[in-house]
Amino acid sequence: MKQVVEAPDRAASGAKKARPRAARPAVNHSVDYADPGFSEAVIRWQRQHGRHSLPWQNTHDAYRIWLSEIMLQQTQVAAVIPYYQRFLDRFPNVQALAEAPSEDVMAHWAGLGYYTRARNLHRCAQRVVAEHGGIFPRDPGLLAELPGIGRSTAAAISAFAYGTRAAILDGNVKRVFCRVFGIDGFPGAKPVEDQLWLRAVALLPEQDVGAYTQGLMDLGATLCTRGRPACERCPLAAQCVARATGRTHLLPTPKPKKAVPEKSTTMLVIADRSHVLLEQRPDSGIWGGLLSLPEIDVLSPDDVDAAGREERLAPAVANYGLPRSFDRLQPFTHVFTHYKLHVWPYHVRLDSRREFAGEGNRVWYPVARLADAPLPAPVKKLLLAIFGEPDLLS
DNA sequence: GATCCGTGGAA
DNA sequence: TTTCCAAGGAT
Repeated sequence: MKQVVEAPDRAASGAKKARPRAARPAVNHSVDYADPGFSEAVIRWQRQHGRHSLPWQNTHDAYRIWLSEIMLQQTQVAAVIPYYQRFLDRFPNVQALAEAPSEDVMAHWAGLGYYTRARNLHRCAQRVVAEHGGIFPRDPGLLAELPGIGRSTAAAISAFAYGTRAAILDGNVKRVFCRVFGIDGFPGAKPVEDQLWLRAVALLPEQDVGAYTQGLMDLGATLCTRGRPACERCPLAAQCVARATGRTHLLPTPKPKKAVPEKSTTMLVIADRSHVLLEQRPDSGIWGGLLSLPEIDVLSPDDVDAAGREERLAPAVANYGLPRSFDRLQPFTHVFTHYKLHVWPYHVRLDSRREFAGEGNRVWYPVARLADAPLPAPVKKLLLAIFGEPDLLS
């Protein structure tokens, strides 16, 4: 790929003396992504090996192309085909669709999902009839003003129906570009997507935009797939950065996982010198069936700071019929696969044990046997830190 | 910019 | 079984 490096002379006028050009580090102020070899390879491959018999191909009817593009948004080809056929049978042109009752439109969409697409489809048909004389505009900018048509869909309609030189950027294209050009970062992220759009525009061929656009989609759908890409058959393999660097399976960068939810709980270490009060946990749920420390509350960690926590703790401790004094132990965080648990342990020291009536799931457990007790790892660690080390007992 | 929208197939 | 994501767009 050709990269044209532009190095505008930004020598400061006045105070700063410009260093010689050759001595200045090279900085890319702009990059030209254009590469005729790329589009040629895609077009040639599409003509030989691409898809040519999909129901919405082999036509320049903008209505049919538009309908297919809307149905194909976030929806796989195989799922669309039967819907597309039935829809066309019932609504053969944009006028028929515009005049149809919305319940009828919705009924023919039912099962395809993303139902605002269907409502926008109907509204769009009515606007095309009312504002464009029943003819879909050629200009992608005008198309994109219609409901349900964004930048990529507008380009696809315009390219397929009218041969307009406009760039698409759908999931297929993102995947192909990220691999061929070795682009890191989640392609849905703004900076990455901006770069991808720049490339998409720069790589457009002068001619045969329809075949080129279809070729990109076909490459992504049939060769450059998410799972096992068929690089041996790919016309871009020779120039593919991901392939050359062995990163095909790592690109495109997956969507970052959303932050794991966080919870917090207050645990009570109620003990005398030889025993600690433990509770049997329910069989289901976290730490099911294990012994653990009694817990006061499970909250969002943002709900309370230490002071607020202790305000709620005091009456709870009194509820146990215990002295209202307690010591804050070192809080810690335990990480599960699906959430983080912030644990706030408090130590309630008793001179002597007392009974808790009617609570069969509670037990006074000998601290000497804690090492072998069926306790969650972080709880066992906490208790051993307290009772296993004389210093902490004081 | 993050979220939501739906269903089906693949890993 | 769960997770991811597929010809995106609207809010």
